Amino acid sequence: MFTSLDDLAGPGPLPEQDARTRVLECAYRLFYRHGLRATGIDRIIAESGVAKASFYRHFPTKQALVEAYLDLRHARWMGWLESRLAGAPDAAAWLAALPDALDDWFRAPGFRGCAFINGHAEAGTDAPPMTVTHKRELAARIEAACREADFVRPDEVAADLLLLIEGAIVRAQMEGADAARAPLARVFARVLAGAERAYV
Amino acid sequence: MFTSLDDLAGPGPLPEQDARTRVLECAYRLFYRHGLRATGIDRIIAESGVAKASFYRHFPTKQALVEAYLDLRHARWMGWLESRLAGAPDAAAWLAALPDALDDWFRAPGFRGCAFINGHAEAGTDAPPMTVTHKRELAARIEAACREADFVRPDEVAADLLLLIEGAIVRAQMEGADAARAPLARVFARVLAGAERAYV
DNA sequence: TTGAAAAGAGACAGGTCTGTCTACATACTT
DNA sequence: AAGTATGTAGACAGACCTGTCTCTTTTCAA
Repeated sequence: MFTSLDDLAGPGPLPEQDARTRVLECAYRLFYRHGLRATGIDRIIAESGVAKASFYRHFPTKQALVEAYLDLRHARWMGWLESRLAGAPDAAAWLAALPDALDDWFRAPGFRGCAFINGHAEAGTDAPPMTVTHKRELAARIEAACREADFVRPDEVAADLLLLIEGAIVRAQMEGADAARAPLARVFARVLAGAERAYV
Repeated sequence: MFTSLDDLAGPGPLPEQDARTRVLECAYRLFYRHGLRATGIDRIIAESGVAKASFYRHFPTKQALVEAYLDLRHARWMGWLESRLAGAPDAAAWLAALPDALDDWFRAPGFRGCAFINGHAEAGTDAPPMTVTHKRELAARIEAACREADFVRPDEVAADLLLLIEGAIVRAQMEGADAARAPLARVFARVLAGAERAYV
């Protein structure tokens, strides 16, 4: 599955894979690194070593490729998060380990923020729905952990934590991982400590 | 000065002003609404009713116009913040009023996130320095308030609050003002309440 | 072995992008 | 009155953009 930060960055030299995979992996790398608009179809075709007709056979429009990229990114990112936190003994530990996991991500080579925040910022109201869906699924995952940890108001705690995560991503993107680490850890711990738990 | 959210949105129908002003106001509106790359020079020229030669007389490149736009946005945004919070009796009240002020901004018509976050997300490493500078000046302003409020570690509190603000902006941009309001208010208050104060 | 699907190579169209250029009009200043 | 600033109007270049098309080759399964 998609478990390492290398997977998040995508494969390096592409072996002999079918045209669709090569295009998608190339788009995955270029879209994240340079942005959606800044990355032209011609460049993806050139760097993936695929014929133009082959490209348009698999992706009828650039928009379709962008959506496939976001879908893949979502699957890999959520997969990475789950595997990164798989060692947590319970939901409370899972939540408490989130800041360190995010810090790993922020320090990964090529980190350039959240693909969904960036995509939404770039495309605005025309942004693909996945930009929002990704955040909702992350919120749902965190809320499930909060519920499992017997928080009285898991939705509120999850909303608070998601706000912290978004802020940390932006801070890390603009000022580096060091600028995000300590504030995220401090406030995250404070929110978790202040969350009421039902001792059933 | 630039004190209202209308100023943040820019003027409406442009009166008889010089070409440079018309271009800059038009770019201000289009760059924020549609993004930097999505807004072409030709469109700015057409909508500002200016000759192409006049445009290039005042702004030698598009990059120069982008930088002028970010400078203006920075001045207006900081001006709006100061005037919005001018009624606060002291630094502690100034800080406590921040979430409500931001909520006003999130609910303003045409709100589409932070121009500097969006610009940085779009341009990446080639982003104009002002995208980062704006955040540093905001952090410095908040830190000054924290110091004036006699917080023991004003830099840490300011970093925590800035992270919350960034997160709230992103949440409001992607899910609307309602998604950001309660979490921002809750965690903001918690951070302020937990900040040690030196009672000198 | 034959036929279909997939892939490669690349020309082409029509549009948009930034930026330059010419030609002319207006206004202000010295 | 002459010269300089600024303005309008619009053609033009050269690059890049998405997407279509034709023709050939490879692959693979019935």
